[in-house]
This record gives sequence, structure tokens and C-alpha cells, in this order.
Amino acid sequence: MARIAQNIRELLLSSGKEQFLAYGFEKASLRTICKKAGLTTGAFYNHFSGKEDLFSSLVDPMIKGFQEMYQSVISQELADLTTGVENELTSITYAIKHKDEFRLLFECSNGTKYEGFKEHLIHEVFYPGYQEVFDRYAGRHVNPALVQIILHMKFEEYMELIYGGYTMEEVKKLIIQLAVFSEAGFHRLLEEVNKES
Amino acid sequence: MARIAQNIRELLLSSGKEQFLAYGFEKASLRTICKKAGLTTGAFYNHFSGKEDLFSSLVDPMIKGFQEMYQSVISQELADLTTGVENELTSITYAIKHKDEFRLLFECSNGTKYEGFKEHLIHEVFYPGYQEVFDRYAGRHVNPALVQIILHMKFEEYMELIYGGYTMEEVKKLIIQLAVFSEAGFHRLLEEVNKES
Amino acid sequence: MARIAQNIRELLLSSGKEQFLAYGFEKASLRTICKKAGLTTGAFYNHFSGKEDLFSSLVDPMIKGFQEMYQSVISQELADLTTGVENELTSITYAIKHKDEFRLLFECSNGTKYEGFKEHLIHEVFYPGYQEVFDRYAGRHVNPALVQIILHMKFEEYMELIYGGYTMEEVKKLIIQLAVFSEAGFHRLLEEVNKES
Amino acid sequence: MARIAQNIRELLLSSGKEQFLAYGFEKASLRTICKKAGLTTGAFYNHFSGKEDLFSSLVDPMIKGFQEMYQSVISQELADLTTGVENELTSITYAIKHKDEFRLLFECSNGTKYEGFKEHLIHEVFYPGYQEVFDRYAGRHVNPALVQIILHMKFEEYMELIYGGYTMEEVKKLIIQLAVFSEAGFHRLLEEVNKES
DNA sequence: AATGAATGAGGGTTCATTCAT
DNA sequence: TATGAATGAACCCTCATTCAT
Repeated sequence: MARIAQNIRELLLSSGKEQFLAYGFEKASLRTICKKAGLTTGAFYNHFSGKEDLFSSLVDPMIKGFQEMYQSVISQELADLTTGVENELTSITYAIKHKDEFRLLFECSNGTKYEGFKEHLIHEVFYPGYQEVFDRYAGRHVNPALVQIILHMKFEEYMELIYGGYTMEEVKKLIIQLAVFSEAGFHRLLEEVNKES
Repeated sequence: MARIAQNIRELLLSSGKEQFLAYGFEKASLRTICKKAGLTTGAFYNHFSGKEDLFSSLVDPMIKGFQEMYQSVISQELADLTTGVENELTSITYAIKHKDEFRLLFECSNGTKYEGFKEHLIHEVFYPGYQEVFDRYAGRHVNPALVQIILHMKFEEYMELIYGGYTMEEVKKLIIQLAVFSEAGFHRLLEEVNKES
Repeated sequence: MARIAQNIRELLLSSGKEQFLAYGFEKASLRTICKKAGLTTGAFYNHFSGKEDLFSSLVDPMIKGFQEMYQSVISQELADLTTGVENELTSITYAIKHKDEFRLLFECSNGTKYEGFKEHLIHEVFYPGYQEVFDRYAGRHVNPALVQIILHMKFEEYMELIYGGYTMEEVKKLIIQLAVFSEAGFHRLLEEVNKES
Repeated sequence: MARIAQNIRELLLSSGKEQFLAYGFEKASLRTICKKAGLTTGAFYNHFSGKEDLFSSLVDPMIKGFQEMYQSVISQELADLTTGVENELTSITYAIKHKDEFRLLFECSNGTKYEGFKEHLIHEVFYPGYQEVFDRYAGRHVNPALVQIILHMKFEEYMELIYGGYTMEEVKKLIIQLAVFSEAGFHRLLEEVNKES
């Protein structure tokens, strides 16, 4: 009845995910993680090099997968903010499939090298393209504060879609409705902005 | 040369705020808080009954104050989502004035009874009125998921206004612009929703 | 029956000295040190900032004292290797009085910042003056290898005088006899060295 | 592609020597030793019965060889301290050839049964003959403290010759010069000692 | 001969809280 | 009111060795 290494690794990953989600990286206890996986803390180190390695192993594959997906999405999207519904759906679907890992990354990574990942994502990855779209459509440089706030709102929209517990059908419908909302707001705002000058 | 109790209390509150903001409730060290306030851990317990009491003392007055303000605001607003700019400004101003305490509540309260306060605020306090406004304007029951997501986005908007480090002038201008954005989106969305049926 | 802080500190210093001497810095167990001093490991940290602080506290005062003594000795001695018996006695007496701390420094300091102190002492502190004396007496540059070996031998002589468990009378007599030994060897060697050229 | 047992044994010996020299017996990690030898800790126990067995296997052959050499040297030497330069050279040459093992024995054996080997060597093996030589030449019983100190100095001389990194030519020359030093000191000291009575 | 998972005790350190003074 | 020593459990991690495979 020997347990296979792969099994144990997965037991630990699963137990770690559970504890990290429940208590965050720092407060989660390695002892508890091991106990719930049915082994001693010493044994743990035959499978992972430490607490952070366990965390990374949970989160890294998802990050890599997301980056690949995002690259393919971005190459289509760049020109058009309003027609990206299909792409949004692709992204959200991926995120829902890995919602636990996303949550680890965004809310439970304090004390790891992934701390601040959400802010990095927003400011470094998403913001530049977002500002560019706004500027292009407005035909002028739009107030970065405005762009950033709207981007944050967009991001929050995604978070709710991911964690709201909706079925894919519901998500699809919601994305379309929210696109209507955003698009209308977007165009009306740009009109307004241009009137100012 | 006796220091007055009130002074000490305030020293501890100030030191605690600093540490809680920097490290969160759980990771902040009571020792450090006391050291920075210039007294010993033992003395601390003459002023507060424990770590969480210190946290509560930082956050409770602001909560009470906010509730009062919110009550007076809500009584005017209920009827009209689009004319609420003035009220929004009142709320945001209050929040900016207490931005540290808000941050404590929203981001540093893990491990205290205030954990999950943000979700409580959104779901229990804001959501019911929000849903009602949507329903009334649409003349029908709007999909709660939709309302909730937009509420979350609204909330995120406020967060950015509060923590963006803007001057009150900038905030005022941004609120107006974002009201344009939201209002346009709101109306267009309700049209769309009504078309469906 | 309260124990005073000073007492506890000294209990810990004494217990630490005992364990460090017996097992060396790294293998000595802080838990054991504390247990033998009659308190818990937690309590230890009210008196010292850590294991190395305890070690430093044992060894630093002696180093400072030795340096002061050595400065006053060196200022008299520089000119004459052979008449230093009185000064040697001063040094050795100091060392015997602090023999435990010397042993900590020389043989039990692995893993601390004092690691390699003996080599530092020989090469950086003693060697330069030693080489100079040899060179001056020989009237030429003496092979550094030779000087270094003899210096090491001298150092070993001191070690034995310190750790041999002799009374001060015995030490005094031995120093005189060994001075005879060294002096004769020294002069004969320099003759030989000069013959070579 | 089977590796031969002999090879593996030697890999382990070599890796062990490296780690023991670098960290000492106790601090050296068996895991690391095995990893550097390219196998697992489990496999190790097919070749050695434990950590100390590995250490012994490094050091025992050298001890045996040294004892044999020393026996043949001692049988010639006993009569004459001053003509032993040739014999000294033989011993030192052997030691230099096995300098790593000597260092293991003298400086890295803490925690093994070889702990205190240096003291054993000096007091049990070398001292009796040394005292005898002194007594015979002095024509009386020389103060054992004096003999022991000089013996320690002699031993330190050897250590420096072995670990100073000198070529055999340099060693040879140094031995001769140091013999001059020791011999002169020795004779002068015995005169002095005899004057006393 | 080799693997590598598991053990179980131990390492130094930090923590919020208590309490005699 | 203030002190600061003490508690006692918890933290992550390392270790030499064992043993079923």
C-alpha cells in the first residue's frame, strides 16, 4: 500500500492550498499542512525545499499559463477596447478555472516574493495598454488618474466575475452586459473630456 | 514630569496605527508598538485590554462617525442615483480624512473581529439600497449579480479616489467625470436590460 | 525571593560559558544553557538578543581589557625582544586570569564573528612587530617563514603557560627559563642566518 | 555502465574529506557529502556503517602508516636529539603527504572518537621519550612542565612546516635553521638548569 | 546496490500575555 | 501606573539514520 511520491506531493499541494487560502502564507502553519497531509514536517522537505517552494509550486504553473494566454489575447486586442468580449471571456474562463491560485496570488501571498503581484499586474502589465487605448480614442492624453481608476474598476469587475460563483453561462451574459455598461460610459466620458478643452 | 494617561494612550494609538498599517494586525508586534511609544509591554495593559482592543480603539470611532454620516446622506439620496455627486463628495471627503482607519479596516484587520468588514459593508449596508435604485429605474427586478458587480466597481472607484493621493480639487473633478461614466453606463445598460424581455 | 536581573544575567553567562567551553558555540544548545540557568528559552531573550550576543558578552570585555593592556606593554617593549620577561609576565597573568574567555575565543568561537581570532592575532597583531625585531637584530630581512614559525612556537608557549594549570610562581620561573631558551636560539640563529650571505 | 563499488567508496571518501575539512565532523552534512558524491543518503549505508565510519576510513590508514614510520624513526633517534634532522625530515615529509588527514585528525575530529588525538599524541606518544632525552642530557630530572612546553612548541613548529604551504626545499632549509634554534636554546637552557642546583 | 520517503528529535527564535514588584 | 522577567507554545527548518521497494 505504498503511497507514491506523486501522490504525496499532491497531498501536500492540496493541503497547502487549503491552509494558505484560509490563513495566508505567513500565518499558515507548515506543521498543520503536513499533519493534514498525513506526514511529519521532516518528511515535507523531501518533496519541497521549504514553505515558499510549496507556495510557488501552487502558483507558478498558473502564472506561466496565464502569461501565455495573455500574450495570445493581447496580440489580437490591442486596437479595440470595445470588441474584446470574446477575449475577456477567454481570460475570465482561465481565471475561473484557476480561481484558487489567483486568490493565493492576490490575497494570500504576503511574505512571499509574489507579494504585491496584483498591483504589479495592474500598473505594469495592464495600465500602459489601457492608457494608450484611452489616449487614442480621445485623440489626446487622458488624465492618467481617470484611466487608472477605471482600470481598477475593470479589474474589480473581473474579480467579481471570477469569485461570484457564477456558471459559465451567467458569466458570459454578464460580460456582455458589463461591456455595454463600460462602452457607453467610456464613449460618453471621452466626449465630455474633449468638450473641456 | 508625569506623562498624562491621555498622552500615553495617544502615543500607543499612533504607534499601533503605524505598525498595523505597515504589517497588518497579526504580524505587527506588540513589543514594537510599545517600544516605539516609549514604554514596556507590561504598561500597555494598563491602557488597553489587549492587542485587539488597541485595534478596535483605532477603528471604532471612525466606524461610528461614518455610520452617522452615512445615515444623513442616505436619507437624501435614495431617490436619485444621478444627482448624488454632492453626497459622494461628502462621503469621500470623510473617508479621505480617515483614510488610515479605513485602510486598517479594509486591509489590515485580518485576525480581528473586523475581518471581512469590506464584504459586510458592500453586501449588508450598500447592496440593498443599490439594488432598489436599479430596480426602480429599470421598472423591473434587475439581475442581482449585475448590480453586485457594478456596486463592487463603484466601491473600487471610491477606494482609488481615497488612496490615490489626490488633492480635494482633483477628487472633485474625478468624481464628476466618473459620475458621467457611471451614469451613461447605467442608463444604457438599463435600456439593454429592458430590451431583453 | 525575587532573583535580580543582574543575577540572572550572570547565571546565563556562567551557564553559557560552561556549555560553549564544553561543546563550542555552534553545538552548544541554547535550551540547555537556559535549563541549567533555571529558566526558559523565552526568558533568555529578555537578557540577551540571541546566542551570539551571549557569546560576545562573555568575550568582549576580555578583548577590550587585553587590548588596553597590550597597548601599554607594547609601548615599552618595541626595542628589545630579550628584556621583555616582565612584560610577558604581565600578559600571561592577564591571560591566566581570563583563561576561560581566551579559550572561548580561540577554540570555541566557530560560527561566531570571532572565528579565526587566533590567526588574526598572530598574523595581523603580533607578526609585524615580530618581523621587525628580527630584521633589526639581524641587520637584514629575515625569511618571513622562519619568523612566522618561531612566532607560532612562542604563541604555543604562551598557551601552555596559560592552560598548564601552573601557579603564578611556577609560571614566573618557566617564563624566565623559556626566555633563556628563546634568547639563545634567537641569537644563534641570527648568527647562522648572517653567515649564509 | 555500472560504477564499481571501489569507485563509489572513493567518491564518498573524497567528498567526505572535503566536507569534513570545510565544516568539521559535526557540522558537515551527510546529505551534502552524498550529494557531492552523486548518490543518495540511503546508498551511503551500503558502503559505510555511518558518518563516523566514513571519518575513520579517512583517518585510520594514515594513523597506521604514521605509527609504522614513527617506530622505525624512534629506534634510531632515541640517543640523540640534535642529529635528528634527517628523521624530522622523514616525519614531516610523511605528514605533508597526508596533510589533509592530519588536519582532519587535529582540527576536524570534534564529535568523533579521535577528539583529543593531538593531546594524546603529545602526552602519551611523544612526551615520555622527550622527557627522557632532556633528563639524560641534563644528567638530572628536568622540570616536566618545561619539557612539555618545549614539546608543544616543537609540535607547533611541525604544524607550521606542514601547513605553511612550503615546498620540500623550503621545508628542508627551515628544518635545519630551526634545528639550530632549538639546539642552541636546548643546550643553553640545560646549562642554566644545572646552575640552579 | 540503490532509492528516497519517513522518522523524531532537536536547532534558534518570536510571540501575546501575565504578574510580582 | 509602570516595570520587565517569565511563560509556554509555536514558528520554520535540519539532522543522521532506517527501510520497504
